[in-house]
Amino acid sequence: MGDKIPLIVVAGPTASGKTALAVKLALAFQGEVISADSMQVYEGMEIATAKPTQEEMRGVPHHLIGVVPQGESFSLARYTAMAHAAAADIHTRGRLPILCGGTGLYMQAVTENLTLTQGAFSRGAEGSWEELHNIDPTAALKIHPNDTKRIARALDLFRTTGITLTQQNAQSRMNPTPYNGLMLFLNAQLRQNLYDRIDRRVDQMVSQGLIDEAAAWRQNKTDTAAQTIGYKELEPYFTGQCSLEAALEHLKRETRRYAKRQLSWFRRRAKEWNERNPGSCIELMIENEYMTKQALTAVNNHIR
RNA sequence: AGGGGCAUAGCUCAGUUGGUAGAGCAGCGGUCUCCAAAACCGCGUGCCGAGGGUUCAAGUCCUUCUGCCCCUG
Repeated sequence: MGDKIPLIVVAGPTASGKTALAVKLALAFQGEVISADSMQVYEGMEIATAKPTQEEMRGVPHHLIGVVPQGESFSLARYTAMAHAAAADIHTRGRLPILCGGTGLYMQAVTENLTLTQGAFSRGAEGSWEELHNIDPTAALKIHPNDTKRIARALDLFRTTGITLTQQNAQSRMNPTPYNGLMLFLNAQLRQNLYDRIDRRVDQMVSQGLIDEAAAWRQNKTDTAAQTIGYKELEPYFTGQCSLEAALEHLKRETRRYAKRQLSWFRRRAKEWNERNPGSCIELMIENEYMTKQALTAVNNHIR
């Protein structure tokens, strides 16, 4: 595949076993893991974000975990810059970069090499759908009038840089991807099997000290951690509005819903990858006992 | 044991003077180009506890049964 950098992408919903698989692949092919997780990039929140432990990493170098102080403004642009740098570095040292995570947007921006407009943008932007429709009708028609977050972002982009979202999106695809990617999509044959894993994972987090971690966070709240699944769900428990059991049930439910959204994203990406380049995405079922073997074979064929 | 009440979606409940049911939550599907573990969109999934009766027509009225709940003993 020419001079492109081989890149293994391990994608899947929470609790699907991405971390373990990525480590096995790294050990087998002398790889290093680049985390593609919007919450693990931050410092702290070890238990809630299920950051891999030293033991789980088994000596495999992991990049982009805990590298940004909470409270510091982060962005997709910053993430992709760091990820590209990490991948290039790993490749230069003769090792195999493995992009592993659950944040679909981050993974897509990296693998498709989206070029994002640099520069600061205000966070508290506001504006109406009509206003956006006036300056960028194409973008407006693709954004639901209720989606205030995206409307504000599009307007802010125009106000601060003078270019519309539509122009920005077109420009973002100017540079072809430097990667020759193979995506391994972890999915479940039966949704319930994934949900069972999630339930177990949450219980495990609790025994690892999730409650204490959440309690500590309450002393020094950050916006970043406020949106992490794991802390906000325990708030009613801390304020005495519900039992711990009820709060944990809520936490499990929110985690399941999150996993569903992730699956929605990855299913679409998997389809796109295979339409563009047949065989570039392999769906692995977590129930399959030969899953790891399938992954090893696929990677071996890919980098050969 | 006697009196009263409630049984409708997975859960909590609505349902007008009788016209074969609807909300929230859950669930499912989807969108996604800069805090994304976020934000947003779409979909009702039902032998209305069981049987009998009245009626052109019963979730709605009558009756029996079953199961919960409350009151009095």
